Amino acid sequence: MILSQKTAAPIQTTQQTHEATQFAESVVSAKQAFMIAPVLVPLAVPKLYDYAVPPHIQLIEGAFVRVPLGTKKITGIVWQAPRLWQKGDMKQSQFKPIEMVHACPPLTAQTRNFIERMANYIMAPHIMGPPGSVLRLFMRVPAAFNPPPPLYGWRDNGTRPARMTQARQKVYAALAIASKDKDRGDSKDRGKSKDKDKDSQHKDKNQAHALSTTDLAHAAGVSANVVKGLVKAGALEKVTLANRAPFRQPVPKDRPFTFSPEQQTAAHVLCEAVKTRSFQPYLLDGVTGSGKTEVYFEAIAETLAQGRKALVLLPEISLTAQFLTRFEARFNCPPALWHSGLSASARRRTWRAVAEGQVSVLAGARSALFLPWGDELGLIIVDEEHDSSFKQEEGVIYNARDMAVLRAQFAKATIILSSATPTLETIVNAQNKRYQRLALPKRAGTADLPRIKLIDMRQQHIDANRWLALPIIKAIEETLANKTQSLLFLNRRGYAPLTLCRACGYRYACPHCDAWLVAHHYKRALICHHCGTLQPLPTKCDSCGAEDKLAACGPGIERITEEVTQTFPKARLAVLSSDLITNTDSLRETLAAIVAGKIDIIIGTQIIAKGHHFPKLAFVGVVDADLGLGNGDLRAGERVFQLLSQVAGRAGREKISGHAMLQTYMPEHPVMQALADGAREAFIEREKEMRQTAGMPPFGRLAGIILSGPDLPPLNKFAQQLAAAVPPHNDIDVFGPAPAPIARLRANYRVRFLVKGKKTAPLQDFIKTWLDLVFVRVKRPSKIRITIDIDPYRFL
DNA sequence: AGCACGCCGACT
DNA sequence: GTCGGCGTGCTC
Repeated sequence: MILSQKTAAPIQTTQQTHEATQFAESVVSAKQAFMIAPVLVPLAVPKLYDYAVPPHIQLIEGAFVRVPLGTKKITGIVWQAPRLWQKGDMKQSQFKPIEMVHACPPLTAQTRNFIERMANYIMAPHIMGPPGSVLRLFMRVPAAFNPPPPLYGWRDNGTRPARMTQARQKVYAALAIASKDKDRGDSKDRGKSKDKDKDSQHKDKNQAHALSTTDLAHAAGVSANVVKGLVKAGALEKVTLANRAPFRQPVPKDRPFTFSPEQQTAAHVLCEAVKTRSFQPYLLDGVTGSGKTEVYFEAIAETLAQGRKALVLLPEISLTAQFLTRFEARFNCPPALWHSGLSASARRRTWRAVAEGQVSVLAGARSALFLPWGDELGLIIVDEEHDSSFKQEEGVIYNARDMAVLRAQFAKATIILSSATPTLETIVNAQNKRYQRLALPKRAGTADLPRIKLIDMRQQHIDANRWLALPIIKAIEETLANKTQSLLFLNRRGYAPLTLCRACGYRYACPHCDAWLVAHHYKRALICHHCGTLQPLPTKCDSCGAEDKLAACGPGIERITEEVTQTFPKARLAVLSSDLITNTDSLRETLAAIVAGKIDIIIGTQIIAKGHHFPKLAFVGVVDADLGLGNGDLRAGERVFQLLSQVAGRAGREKISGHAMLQTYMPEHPVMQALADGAREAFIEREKEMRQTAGMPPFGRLAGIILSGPDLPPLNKFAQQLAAAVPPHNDIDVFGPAPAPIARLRANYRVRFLVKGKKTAPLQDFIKTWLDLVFVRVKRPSKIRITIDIDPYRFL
């Protein structure tokens, strides 16, 4: 809704300039109508704040405005239509004026509605108040409204540094090549593109070409420091470059291969859905290696043909070079990216480009959902839909997969949830026809799914401090003889999960959390995997002082590596664990070495489970398949099934047939049976029945109320007060208080309630009523925090 | 979320 | 006597 449409041109200075409209002295004369605008600031404040609208300024809803707040200035959003001041409002002098309107397209109604709905759903912040804390997710790029920083380049003006090195020579060589290319380019497409080389340094054809620090370092194959060193030595000339190149637009080209009939059908259905320009949810359910990615690329191509935008959400870890290569093979250039590793300037550029509608395809982690998309968002893909990293567990708690569905609803967009092991929620949604299911039951190409065999560890005799059973060792020997690869998977970082003193029984625990410290030999430290607390590896017991009595209990990935080195001294190993990977380059090199067959045995944690394609991998061994099954969590079985299916699915791509072995102490467990038999459907049906009987999600609803604070007695007291005030409800039960999954985390004790309701029960309203009731009578102790987790993912 | 205001302990 | 600890409450 646009305010005063007749009189005002909405402020949309997008392409124009970055000069914002300023209102230096914004005191409103008494004669003029006094307009006030409700503004939402991206903070967890309790309400909207009204600001005076300086005269002659027309604001439209959704505009980004700079406003004074307390002693600070902050950018917020005009959340409701500005209105005339009336009796009953605060005194006119109490309103602070809007300082300026940013030259940025406003947040569309669609996005604002999404923010409100999401805030209501997740009950942010905590219980009440406007959706400022959700808006904050959208405005995490503080520099977004600054003018783009000037881009400097360096050119060779003939001077040379006093000291010339090989690396420095490479820099000059790169500049020479760039200048030569440039000249050729200029003559070739002269007159073709007008906006291309407006910058002055290309006027003179013989002028040397300039490159930015990053580009130059990259072109020369040296580090940026070499370039900086030359600059410091005064041996390069500084020039201002024209604005950075705009985002490249993906253009579909011919698919380099043909689709299977199933792929063909799925792609066709998805493209037709995109054409409807309405909310269309799909489950793309295909086994590992079935070509799901290529199928949803077709939907992206159709979205582009429709002139709309596409967003691909991936678990951060899956945003690999392999994904980008495949994307480029289909669309000629990489998609825009959004992930935690982006530099501040890349973040700013991408945010602005999305806001201005210049990004047509973006791939990113869950936070990409909170980019300022306009109304052209036509397709959202949630790849690896089951992945737990879509669930944000801290701060503003939400499930990005569910919020993506919500957003697609507002955007009238097609949404594709893609997975080889979909969650039960999604499967049930497909069975209920809320989502349409598209199945890809076969692998693309010739490879079959790997056979999975269980190794009953109760029957195995393994030496103390050894963890690999004989069948796994045999299987590795075989792959070594066949010149194929093996992968050992253990989802546990470090050397050993527990260190204990054999003299006095002392166990090393985290001082801040309710957890053992994990021994890391590579980092030479005991580390808490929950809060990161780190202390040096002890040589004698901290409790009794005994020396040489400390025992490492249980295996971590480092310990398995040690065993493999001893067992297969000649094999070439690659160890992939998040704490051994220091930079993306070394990871890329390792992955390349694996693909090139320079590695015999891969040893890895969770990070190898997805996104990477190992064509020579023939065997997968899982060291501790039971890990995660013992804790009684609602979704434990489902999660273990998903993880191990993914891991086993790494084996036997392309021409090599693969097999996998799982070391387990409970081979009769339904999860293990389902994995061994490849009986996913039966397993799902069983899980479904159990959840249905228990009234658990997706057949019922859950919410967690977590209280946390530094001292236990006041926490318990407050929990009792909450418990006493639970209002009765026919369809809702409240359980607790009970210690939260990690009863002490980062020096805070945690207690939790579980709210369980029927599928149709109004959980949020109930919780609000309940907490309001409590706060009428007692004040919340200031040190105690209340967090509400709607649809909790893990708990016990 | 910041930030200022305000009320109790060890310092030049 | 003051500097500064962080508990409390407000931001149009």
